[in-house]
Amino acid sequence: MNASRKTIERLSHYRMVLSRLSGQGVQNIYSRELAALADCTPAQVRRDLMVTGYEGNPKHGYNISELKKSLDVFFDFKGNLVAVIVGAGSLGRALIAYFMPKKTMYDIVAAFDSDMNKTGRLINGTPCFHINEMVEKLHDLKPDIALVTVPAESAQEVALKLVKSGVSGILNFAPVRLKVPEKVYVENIDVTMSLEKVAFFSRQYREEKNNG
Amino acid sequence: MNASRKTIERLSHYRMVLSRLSGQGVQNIYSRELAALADCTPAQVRRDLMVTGYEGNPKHGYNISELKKSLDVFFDFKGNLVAVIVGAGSLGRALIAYFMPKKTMYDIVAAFDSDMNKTGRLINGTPCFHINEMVEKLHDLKPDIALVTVPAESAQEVALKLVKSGVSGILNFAPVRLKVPEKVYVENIDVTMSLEKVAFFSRQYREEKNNG
DNA sequence: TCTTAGCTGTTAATTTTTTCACAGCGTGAA
DNA sequence: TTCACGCTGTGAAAAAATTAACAGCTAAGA
Ligand SMILES: NC(=O)c1ccc[n+]([C@@H]2O[C@H](COP(=O)([O-])OP(=O)(O)OC[C@H]3O[C@@H](n4cnc5c(N)ncnc54)[C@H](O)[C@@H]3O)[C@@H](O)[C@H]2O)c1
Ligand SMILES: NC(=O)c1ccc[n+]([C@@H]2O[C@H](COP(=O)([O-])OP(=O)(O)OC[C@H]3O[C@@H](n4cnc5c(N)ncnc54)[C@H](O)[C@@H]3O)[C@@H](O)[C@H]2O)c1
Repeated sequence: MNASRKTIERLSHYRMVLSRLSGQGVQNIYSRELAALADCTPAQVRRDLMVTGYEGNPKHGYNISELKKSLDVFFDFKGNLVAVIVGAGSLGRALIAYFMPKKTMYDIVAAFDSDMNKTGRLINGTPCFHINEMVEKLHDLKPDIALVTVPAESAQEVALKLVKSGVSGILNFAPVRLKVPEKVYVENIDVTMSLEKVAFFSRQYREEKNNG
Repeated sequence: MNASRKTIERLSHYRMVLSRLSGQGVQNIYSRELAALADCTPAQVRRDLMVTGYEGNPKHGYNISELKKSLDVFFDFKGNLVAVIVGAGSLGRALIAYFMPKKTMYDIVAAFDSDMNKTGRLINGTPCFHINEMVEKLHDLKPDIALVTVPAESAQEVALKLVKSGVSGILNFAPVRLKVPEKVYVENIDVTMSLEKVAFFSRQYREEKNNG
């Protein structure tokens, strides 16, 4: 199964789009329609969907609920996925709040922080423990993945502890690249970097427009 | 100037790494050291830096403060960049708080929301106005870029208003792909998508490890 | 001064990703 | 039944990104 990261990103987005359409009662969709919604090309949609094994119908395109089911299987979406979050600061709390009502997919079962004011209580319904208890708690919780929302200078040590406790996937919001053993997957979300990209390309576009 | 998106991402990250090192008193760095910190290859570092025009020294590598200065010029970093944010929910407020102290680069000068409880006051020191006032305010503020943190179903209409008011760069956190005219740059940060990617690849890694 | 080790800048090769292009199919109309 | 339309699935081509390779340089030491 050789699906590239880009393909996985798009498949995930197709799934979100399909959920939305499904809720609206739409039943079928053509690759070009899905491409328009996902901001890519029809060929790309068809090629991406190849890896899921689901095949559409030349007359009606893809059956939305079937395709969604097939994507669920592909993402091995059986109910929910156990996650924890480290760092209950402003971003951490926003994420807890965001994923809390979505009982369907991702369950953030615990938060960890080093600040005594944040620990020993519920944060948006999720229990927050002290970082020193983390190794022990993770032993019981056995989370699949962890979200890291601590300051940059603490992210590496936190990642190390997580990996030692058996976590094999990390979504890291701190603007550092974590050093982890092979076979641990780290995905970075670096807001400042993205902002800088917007600044750079929007300026370039503006200049192109002005100069011709 | 043909710098790809990937290159711009990495350059932005190099800049952050260099700032950190600079603060620690490090003066020079080799491509392989920078590569280790930025999690890429030495060849990639050298190639990326080509577009900035800055040249290193074969004996001492790159002078950190000179290189940083050169990256600042490349990103056209003169003081700061004017930004606004639409949607003062939990994510929006976290972002305002995050960028507020960083007076150096990005200035979020105003927030907009449709919820009367959030408007007409300061949020983390940033004035929050009602969405209906946005077009008028943007006329005065003339922001370069906008952050969009409204629910998915409102993001498209918000984007349209922003573009009409002259915004040419958008950092969008809502899980929809915005339809904007050519020459408006949109960058998406889709947390759910990233989480799904982590879930997928970490599982794949685990399985590879178990099966041999 | 000359030599040398080890770096950079850059071209060329390779790999990855995207796009093209079209055979083949299912459907509905004649 | 036969035909034609317009879609999908996919091999092949093209484009983009990464990696390798190495000439050339720089400073330190003999
Ligand atoms: N807030 C944002 O919008 C935003 C945006 C982009 C990036 N980030 C990044 O996300 C991370 C968190 O940002 P934030 O704004 O939430 O910061 P914050 O200071 O509000 O929260 C950080 C939290 O981590 C806790 N912490 C610190 N060291 C810890 C440790 N060793 N173990 C456990 N917990 C520890 C702190 O007690 C605090 O609660 C930072 O790396 C930041 O760069 C945040
Ligand atoms: N909170 C998170 O951690 C998180 C994570 C991933 C993605 N997101 C995305 O970010 C967006 C915001 O998330 P949130 O958790 O902050 O939601 P939220 O409900 O807390 O905040 C949304 C805010 O937007 C305002 N709003 C709604 N419609 C508006 C309109 N038409 N014009 C102006 N303001 C309007 C609301 O009043 C509210 O204050 C959503 O699209 C969400 O999917 C959030």
